[in-house]
Amino acid sequence: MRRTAFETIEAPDFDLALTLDSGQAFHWERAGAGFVGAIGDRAVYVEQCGSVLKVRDGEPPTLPRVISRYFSLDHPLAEICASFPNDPAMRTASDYCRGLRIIRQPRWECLATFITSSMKQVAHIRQISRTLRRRFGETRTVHGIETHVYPAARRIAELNEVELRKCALGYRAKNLLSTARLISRGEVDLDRLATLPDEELRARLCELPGVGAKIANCVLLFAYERLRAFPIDVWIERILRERYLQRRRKLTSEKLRQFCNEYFGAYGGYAQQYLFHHARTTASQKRKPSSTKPAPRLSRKAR
DNA sequence: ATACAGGCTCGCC
DNA sequence: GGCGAGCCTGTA
Repeated sequence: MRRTAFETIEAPDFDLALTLDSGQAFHWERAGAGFVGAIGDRAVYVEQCGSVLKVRDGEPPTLPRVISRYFSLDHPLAEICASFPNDPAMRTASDYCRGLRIIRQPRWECLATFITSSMKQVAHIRQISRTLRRRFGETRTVHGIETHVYPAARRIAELNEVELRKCALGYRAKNLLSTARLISRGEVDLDRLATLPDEELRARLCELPGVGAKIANCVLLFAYERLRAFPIDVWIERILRERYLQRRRKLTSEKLRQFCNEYFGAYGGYAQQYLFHHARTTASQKRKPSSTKPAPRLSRKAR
């Protein structure tokens, strides 16, 4: 029986590969000319041909609306970019990231993934996500390729710390487990939190084990459509210090937060993602710059 | 080999 | 209420 044909979706101002490689989601795999991954429970194949996406669901019918919503094809990208502050760093990043969109991820999956991301490089975050999915997530097939959905909170909740540590989570295992159990028991309802305003939502997320300001802001941005949320990680902090706040001393995290909120404005999350992705990808090309020291946060224990 | 990652959390001052 | 150290593990 012949496989169903692709559906197509109009996707102007969109760069699929760039978006999937920008460190928002960590499970999409290249498959031929496209990518295979899961959107919630659905296995999906997506391929970009110019301004059109060819898509296919593992269990037809294919639902273009699910896909266009996931990739936020409705975001007014021109308006968003026009809202950015007009400075050299922002212009460079903005040109470099044309077509990069902030995607809408399922809440638990996003929260869990970022809990496992702390102090990790992208390659390793991907690996942890893959291991958790393969061991504990349901299997799906699309485009002749197997993929796995992210395990639900209640599935994680019934594991123990030892099993999770075997997935290379290290100290993050305890945090993921505790948070999964809170959610599984219904003590926290991620969907209900969606009605809260930004500040309150952030505060509630920060109550979860393993969630601080940075991870909470990632979840606000990638799972709650709060496009003003501005996660500050080591990359962004470096950029802010080097390009925006050179001569300021005594930069507390509170002052950084304030500056970002005011300076980058209503679409700060987009600005952050562009700055972040530009810095991260161009830094790995240079490979040498001896002046690019990892910033003054390196006190390690000597042995 | 060894430093260091897209942090959070404590204990100390 | 700011600052530093410890926590795990894979990658460069």
